[in-house]
Amino acid sequence: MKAPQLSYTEENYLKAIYSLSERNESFDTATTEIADRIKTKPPTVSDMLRKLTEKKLVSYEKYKRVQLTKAGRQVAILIIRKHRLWEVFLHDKLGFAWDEVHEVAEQLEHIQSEELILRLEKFLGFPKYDPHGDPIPSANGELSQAKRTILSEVEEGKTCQVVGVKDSSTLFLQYLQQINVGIGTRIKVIDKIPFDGSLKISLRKNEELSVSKKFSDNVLVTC
Amino acid sequence: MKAPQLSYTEENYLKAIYSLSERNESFDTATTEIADRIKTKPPTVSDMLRKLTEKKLVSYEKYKRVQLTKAGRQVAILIIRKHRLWEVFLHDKLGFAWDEVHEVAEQLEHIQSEELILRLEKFLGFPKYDPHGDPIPSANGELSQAKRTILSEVEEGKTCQVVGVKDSSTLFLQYLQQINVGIGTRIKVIDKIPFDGSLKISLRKNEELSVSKKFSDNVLVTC
DNA sequence: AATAATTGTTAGATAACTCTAACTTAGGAG
DNA sequence: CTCCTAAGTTAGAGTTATCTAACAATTATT
Repeated sequence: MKAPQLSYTEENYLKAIYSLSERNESFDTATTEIADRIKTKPPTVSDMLRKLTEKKLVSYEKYKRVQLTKAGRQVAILIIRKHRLWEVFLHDKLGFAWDEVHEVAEQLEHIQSEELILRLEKFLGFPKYDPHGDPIPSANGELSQAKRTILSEVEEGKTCQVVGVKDSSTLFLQYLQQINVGIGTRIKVIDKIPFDGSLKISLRKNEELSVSKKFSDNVLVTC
Repeated sequence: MKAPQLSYTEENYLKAIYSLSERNESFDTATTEIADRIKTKPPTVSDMLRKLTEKKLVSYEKYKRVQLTKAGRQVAILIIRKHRLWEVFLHDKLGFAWDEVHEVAEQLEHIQSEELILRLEKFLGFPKYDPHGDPIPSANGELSQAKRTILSEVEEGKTCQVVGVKDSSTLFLQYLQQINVGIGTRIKVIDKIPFDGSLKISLRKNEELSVSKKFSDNVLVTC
């Protein structure tokens, strides 16, 4: 099942609709939101939505909100896959800082060659996350995992689950064992102390404790 | 001195004009040649030539042949630089065969980011030649070296100069020393024996000798 | 040198993507 | 429940890159 070769522009619309749709439960988005994201004007979006509807990539009725169809979502996810793999390349191999990679990846994501992406993925060692912690979809368009961040970036009141560590020194791992934190442990962030960046967290049943910024910077979690 | 951001298409025309112009002493080319190369029709080329003339990238008069201006040549060379660096990446790092790299590099060469290319070049170890033996221009647009090939691909009657070896085993290097062939040695190909691919060559003053296919496959030359 | 053949250009049209200005619809405030 | 505002759409036009068909210039041939 070959995708029928979309234009650079169409790809960008699908990607934008995808990310905007992810933000609410009904998985839809509004015309002006898309216009803002793509940096165009609403009429341009209207036109494109008509076109994408004809191609069965979005489901859409005039004056209503847009949703991706299954096919449209598949396309969007594959573009995101390419984008994130290129980000890993730019960061890991070329040494770009994580906040410098986006703009260039935005261009690279439109290069057409399945073979290229498969080989790039292999070359990078089949990474699961990009430099921002966002998960990389698989070649068949599966995107299971949630975004991964460091504990120190979780908002107050939210609960997350430990998926790994950044620092894998013996000292740190021993400390984790001591306070009984491992892969899968659920952590709720009770309070953030702005002064030193330390956190008050709760593990399981009301077991409250305080951890330093250094600690929370090195624990990888999923929300 | 920033180049004023050319379109994907304009870049392709400049590159085409560059390669076609390299093939004769007057460094110019004809409209239909460009049309064939770009896979468009002559009228399209005429239009584009008018546009590129206005931008001072080509010098051109109606019904005459086209030449690149200094600025145009500079742009073309920088695109070729990008193209060849990407080819090295695809071949050396991703393991594409040397005849598979062109198509994808054709897309990658239009990615806009000087920083990207500088870092890519460094990552690749500042290569001097692409997988086809074509020289890679430097960041300031200098393209000194000539194409490099293996001795076995030099045509009968032509003279070339040794620039390196592919095989650097002691045995091979000893053999080279014995027959007094080193960097800079001029070799004229007198005859090619189709049966086993061996060559009759002459070094300096009429010193004729015969070398095997294995030998000539491992000597890198410039014509 | 005159003319035929080749090569190149203009004219007019089309497709993709964009815009501004004017109009329409949907949904919330009174 | 009406009416207004915000959101969305049509209409009409511009840009870039392309085409075919018709015309013009150059070059090659006799």
